[in-house]
Amino acid sequence: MGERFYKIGEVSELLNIEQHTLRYLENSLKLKILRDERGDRQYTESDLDTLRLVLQLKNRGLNTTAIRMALENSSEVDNQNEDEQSDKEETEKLPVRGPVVTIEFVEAISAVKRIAEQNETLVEQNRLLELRIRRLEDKLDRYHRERDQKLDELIQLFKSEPDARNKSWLSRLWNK
Amino acid sequence: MGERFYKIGEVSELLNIEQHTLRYLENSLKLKILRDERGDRQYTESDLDTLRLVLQLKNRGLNTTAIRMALENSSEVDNQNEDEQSDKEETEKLPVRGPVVTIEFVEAISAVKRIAEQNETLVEQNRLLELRIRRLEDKLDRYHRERDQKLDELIQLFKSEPDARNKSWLSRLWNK
DNA sequence: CTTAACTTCATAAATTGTTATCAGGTTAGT
DNA sequence: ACTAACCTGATAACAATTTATGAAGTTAAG
Repeated sequence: MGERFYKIGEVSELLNIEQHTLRYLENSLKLKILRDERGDRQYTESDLDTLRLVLQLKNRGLNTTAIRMALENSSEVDNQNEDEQSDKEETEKLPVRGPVVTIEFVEAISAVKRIAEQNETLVEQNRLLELRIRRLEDKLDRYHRERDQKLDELIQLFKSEPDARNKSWLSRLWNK
Repeated sequence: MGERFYKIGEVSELLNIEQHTLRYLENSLKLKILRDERGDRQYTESDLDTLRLVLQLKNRGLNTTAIRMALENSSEVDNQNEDEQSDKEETEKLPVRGPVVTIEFVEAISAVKRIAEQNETLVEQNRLLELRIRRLEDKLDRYHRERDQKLDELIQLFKSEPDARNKSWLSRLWNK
């Protein structure tokens, strides 16, 4: 309802993380943070929760890869448990341990689909390229023929001219 | 039944990992490897499988923390198939259930990823080829026009100015 | 027109993680 | 007694990840 958005500066203040770190996390964890029309990040409450979780996991020594896996597993739970941020320090409770592979799996499947599409495009593009090359070849041939023809013309013209002095340089012209 | 044990040297040979790396993995992944009365490590087949999986995951860029998490999900690989790993390659032994991380699975996924990368390369290469062809087309066009023009010029000159042609057109031809 | 608050991209610096070496020990088998 | 194969623990060397800084650009507000 009252969807409130936070700008990166605010988030940085609230959570005590540097802005560049927030951007880094966004990349490495592949979080998708909304943007406004100007391109500025808009963090939702949910994003804040996610970030808080991430920070905790980081403190426990998980790194991005691990955190990403953990996030995948806990995200679908979509905790209704509002801020139960009590002080109790659960020392050994990693959040949910589900099928880690699902991310990989899902990613793989969409990758396969993407590849299939790309491949179609590739085949088509290749066909077109092949065509253009063939045309180029033809064109080149034609040009050559035309040019030869013109040169012949020129030669004819020249031959009809008895003046022999020019022979030397002219022959040089079309010998190469 | 015939539980065979491998010593660290053998494992090192088999899997192509240095012994110190094996020990490192044991620590960082908190694997519990049996010991004999003397304290020497005794790797079981199952340990080998685990290690193979670990290696796969490592190759995919997961680090120990992440791998540890992944292992937790796949650890209860409760296959009661004690039978020998005979040579017969049963191709369609479908795992049937359970999101267990298998080596095959990981391999499949990384194959997909590899293909995806290759595909990207192909797309890029196509783009470059397209560019080169376009350049070639342009070049050919330009080249042809210029040459044609010169020849025409030459012919014209030859036809129209039989007297003055000696130097003027020639120099024009070469100097430009 | 300047400032504030963003953006990206690149790169430096600090921190962690991994692999490799070395030293010193134990045990079993020649 | 000597060697082979293992053990531990410390540390060096290198690789990867994470954090910090800087340059250059965009947009909105004063």
